[in-house]
Amino acid sequence: MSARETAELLLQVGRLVQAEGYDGELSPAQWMALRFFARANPFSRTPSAFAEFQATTRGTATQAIKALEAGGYLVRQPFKTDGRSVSLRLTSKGKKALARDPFEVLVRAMDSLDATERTAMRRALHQVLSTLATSGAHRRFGVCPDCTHFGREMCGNLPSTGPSAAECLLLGVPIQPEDVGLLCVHFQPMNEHREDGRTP
Amino acid sequence: MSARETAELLLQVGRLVQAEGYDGELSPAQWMALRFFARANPFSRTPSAFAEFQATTRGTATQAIKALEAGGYLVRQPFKTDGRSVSLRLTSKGKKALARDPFEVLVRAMDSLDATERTAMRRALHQVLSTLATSGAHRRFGVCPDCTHFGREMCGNLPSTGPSAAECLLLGVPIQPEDVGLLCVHFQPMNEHREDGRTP
DNA sequence: GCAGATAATTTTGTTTCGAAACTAGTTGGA
DNA sequence: TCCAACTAGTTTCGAAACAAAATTATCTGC
Repeated sequence: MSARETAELLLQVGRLVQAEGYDGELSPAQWMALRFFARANPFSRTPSAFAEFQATTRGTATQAIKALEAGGYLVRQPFKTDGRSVSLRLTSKGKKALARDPFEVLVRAMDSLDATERTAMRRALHQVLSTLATSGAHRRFGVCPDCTHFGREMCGNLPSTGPSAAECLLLGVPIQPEDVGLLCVHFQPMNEHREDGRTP
Repeated sequence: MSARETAELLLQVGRLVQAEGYDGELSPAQWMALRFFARANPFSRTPSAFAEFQATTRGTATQAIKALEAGGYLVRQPFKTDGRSVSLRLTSKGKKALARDPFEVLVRAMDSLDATERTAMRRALHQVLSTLATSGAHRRFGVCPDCTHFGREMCGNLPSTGPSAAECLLLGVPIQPEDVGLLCVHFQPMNEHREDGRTP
């Protein structure tokens, strides 16, 4: 009984925030795209990754991106390693627009909670997201420190490397310090296993 | 910093649940309408109330309702007291459909939380909703026990009345026991005041 | 009775969406 | 090398959702 009530509240908050998104210069879907490309790491700044994050189709994702590009909020850059992929990046106009994100009202509302409530909520939401992701065959997005593939080599043997070098064990590439906290498509939560053998 | 992260998780859950709504017999907006009319009290089963709940326009609300009526999920009944208003009610087909609500995955996900986490989350969501409602000029929906206008007369003087009779002090009408836990448009949270003089 | 407010609907044009078809680049065998 | 299967991204299409404005019917206060 309490579960249903809580779930309804959650849905209600989501709906309210989406309605806020209609004010202003961008549409709700476009705001989501702008937020995503601001928060995604270099591997993940692609239309496909955004489509998965958004739980929508690639076609729909392309349209939101096209609109943002036309408005000068995003610029595209082809990948060197794969001619099919493109990387989207926020322009300075895109970054400035984020400051006017209607979603900020939700951030402020979160700020009105005290710290213990907020962390309790964050942990609970994490678990809910995990449950939803497994039941709905969605991919979770997360950051390096929570990821199985994250390798941190302490105090490299060579003096030329810094005090600690981050690396993605899945892709075998180094990770820049500023990217460690960004969202990644290849995220694999620790202490959990995939049952469907989708591991690439 | 933690506030932004938590807010993003909240948004993500909302988006995921909305995407679930595309599977099945009804559209997301229609599911919302069906849920609302199942949970709203007799005063509040109107198109206008649903529009406010949904943070959308009355025109949009009418269209979702029209589709549900055409599908046999809802029936309309004009108010006796006001010829303009109509009351929507779920048919047995509508009630049966609710059991297949894709939103149930969220309820199950909530069930996976333990009781203390869930109540913490419910309280936090309540507060967030209040903050959002005041900042965005939206009306809050709530239930009688939390409402200023709720009057409960203990042990009525007349033996014909039950052990306790509920009443809405705003409208001056009695409230059936089964309606006390349903959502109401006229809800006014206790210990809070409206500053905008919108009290009717 | 009349002016103004309110409940609901209709209409119009825009945006969003999923689905499916399509292009182009990549990968892995034979 | 060649070709089939696959993948990233795009385009197109029709359906739905949406806001905004116009419309109708009803109610309320004066």
